Amino acid sequence: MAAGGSESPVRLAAETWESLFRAQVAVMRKLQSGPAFRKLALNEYDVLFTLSRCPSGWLRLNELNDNVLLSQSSLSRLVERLEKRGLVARMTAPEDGRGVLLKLTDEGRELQKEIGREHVRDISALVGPALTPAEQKELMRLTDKLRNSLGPLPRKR
Amino acid sequence: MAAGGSESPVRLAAETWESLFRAQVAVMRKLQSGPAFRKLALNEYDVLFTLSRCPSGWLRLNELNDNVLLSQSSLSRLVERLEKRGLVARMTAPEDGRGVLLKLTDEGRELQKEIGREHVRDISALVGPALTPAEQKELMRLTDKLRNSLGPLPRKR
DNA sequence: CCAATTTAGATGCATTTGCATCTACTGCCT
DNA sequence: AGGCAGTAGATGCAAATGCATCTAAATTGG
Repeated sequence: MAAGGSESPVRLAAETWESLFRAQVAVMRKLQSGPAFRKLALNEYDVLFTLSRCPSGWLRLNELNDNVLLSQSSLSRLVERLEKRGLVARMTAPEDGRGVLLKLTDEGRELQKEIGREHVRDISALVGPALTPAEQKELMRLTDKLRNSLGPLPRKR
Repeated sequence: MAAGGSESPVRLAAETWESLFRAQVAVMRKLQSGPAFRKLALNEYDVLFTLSRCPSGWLRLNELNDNVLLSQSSLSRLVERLEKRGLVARMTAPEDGRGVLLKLTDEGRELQKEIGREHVRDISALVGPALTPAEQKELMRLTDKLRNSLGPLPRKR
């Protein structure tokens, strides 16, 4: 993604991002080759996962969009598909007639848990042998810090 | 992508991956909102970038596919588009009649450099303020280590 | 040396994605 | 209240993607 040496701050940042990005691609490649992605694409699972983590159970389409690397329209249609498959339910937001609230159906929650278990297994089989627990904690700390420093995400138009 | 606590090795790995993945999504979101992606999509730029880094200048389609999160057929068509736009040139591999070798055209190299400069600026503006140089180096070390520990990538069918 | 298997890429076709636009609702400002 | 700008999602349509399959070239085994 960036350039070649390793001296200036600009270069360092670019190489850091490049490395992060490539690692993400490599891990994702491995994950996608497993059977867990047979039933649900990444983004679809990601929506179920995010909903499963939501305390109130209901989440605005809007906020969902912040988590996912998808345009607003694509997310709209993705959710439409999930609804058609009976995995999520929707409801117009009570305080805002424009908004849509989503939650998992029982079936959706079940599927999320099932796939989630597979993913956790796969991930741990990939990351576990690669980095010590201390290294994993440090990596998590750094990526959390990076994400938190970015501030609010730009809404995709 | 994973679960919630923070004790078992399996959980730690899952949470680490989740954090890495979310950071990647967040940074990518920011990058994509910039003007640099107006001319070329991520995967398209990535191909030009990878070619620009290739010592011999020529690269097998095959090997390109390892770098990119795309199916073989999608990459095939992506390259076709790049060729049509005059950004890359192709040639049948001299030692293997099935293979295809690619290289940047002058125009392709020019465009890669131009977009590359923008990206490096954008990235440095995002990552630079978020992490100290030492943290960036450590992050790079960890993501490199992770990627190198994964072994050869599974070919996408 | 030839048939059978494997590998690299290309292609048909259905699905997914994104951009631009449209509609409906909110909130503000006078 | 009434109009006006801004926001949340939906939709038409073209482009990109993935899966299955196909072709051609290389490799293997007899």
